[in-house]
Amino acid sequence: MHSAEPRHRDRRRARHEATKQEILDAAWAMVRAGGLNALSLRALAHDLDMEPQSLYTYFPSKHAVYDHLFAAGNRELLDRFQRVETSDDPRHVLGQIAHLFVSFAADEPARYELLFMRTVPDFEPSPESYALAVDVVSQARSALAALGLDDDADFDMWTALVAGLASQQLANDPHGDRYIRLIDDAVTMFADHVFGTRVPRS
Amino acid sequence: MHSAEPRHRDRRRARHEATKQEILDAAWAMVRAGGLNALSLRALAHDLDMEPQSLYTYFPSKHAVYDHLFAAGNRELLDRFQRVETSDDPRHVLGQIAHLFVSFAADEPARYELLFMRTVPDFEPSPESYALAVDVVSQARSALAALGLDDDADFDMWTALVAGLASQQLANDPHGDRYIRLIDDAVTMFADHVFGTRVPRS
DNA sequence: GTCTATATCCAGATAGAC
DNA sequence: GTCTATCTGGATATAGAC
Repeated sequence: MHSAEPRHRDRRRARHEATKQEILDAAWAMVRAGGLNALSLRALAHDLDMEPQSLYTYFPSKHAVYDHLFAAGNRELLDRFQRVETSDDPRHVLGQIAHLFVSFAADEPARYELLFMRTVPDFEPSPESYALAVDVVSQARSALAALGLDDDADFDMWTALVAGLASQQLANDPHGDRYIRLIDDAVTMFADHVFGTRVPRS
Repeated sequence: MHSAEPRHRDRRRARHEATKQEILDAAWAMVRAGGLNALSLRALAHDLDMEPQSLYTYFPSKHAVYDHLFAAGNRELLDRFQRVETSDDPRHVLGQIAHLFVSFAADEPARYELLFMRTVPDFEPSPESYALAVDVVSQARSALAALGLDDDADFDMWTALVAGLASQQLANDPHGDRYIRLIDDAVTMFADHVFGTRVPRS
């Protein structure tokens, strides 16, 4: 497809993409350090030893930067989803999913905020990026369906439970594991509820 | 206590407090309309037909305004907590608490954001306001303890579940009741888990 | 592709006259 | 208690030289 292009074009393109990635890396570092709303093109340029205006060669707007972060976050999450091991024990699968999700949130709170809360004023993902977010939900939905949970209410309950653990972990114990430790118990609670009790407590 | 004060001082003080309240009302309206981070002193002054600088007669800083909103939100929540009816049925009490909490969130998302998420950069509540927030948690904790749930892990699981329903409601269906409808089922799930199953499903 | 220069607008906050 | 005037600094974005 690009074979007709002169070689120096390819090189320039590669350089362009490399710089773009450097900018995105610096952007991740910035939101990691100061929260999602701490992203500023001025500061970003300063970190990269360039003038703020030069960033516009790579991204047409600040929202475009957010959009790339949003897309990358969703791709990472999709990737982790595909590494879930299949198992005959539904509880084992649920446990993996919950762990993966809460870890994803705890690893990088800003990323979780970007993907699942609406905390950046006026930011709307582009259609392409949004499609990735839809994919994530589809993956989760079919993972539960594979366990026999194809009811919408069950799915919503599951996401609420897992999102609750994640958001409480971020809000109340960002550097600890207070809510992460509850995951297995939460899975038991949910599984008992939707599949029927196995081992009643007390 | 103030009986030695001249009457016009009282009147001036009352006028001062009234204006302060007008400012806070306008601030609520602003965050309600545009989100928590949409609060701006300039815009606030404009809405009240005054110059931005005049606001400093009433509040020493923007964070001080946030602090008053934070305190008022917690007072409102405490107030609702005290209206929970006692009952012999723990599930009934849990249901009331969950409803009250998720409704509190759904009624004014910005208020929920201010109280329970950390979305205003650099904002820390004052000690007096923070004490109110601590009161809220205490109230919730003792409400559960009164039902026999005095385990920290049970409390954390409960708050995660309720916070999850609230945050999903705000994020995915802000004007509907998709997650509010799950509350009773969530209470059943939780109660079955901590008290032992009553009526197993399937 | 990067720069200088600039446009435009916004923010929170302070000093001091009235 | 409210105003005018001002400070200081931030932001995103565009035009055009090199």
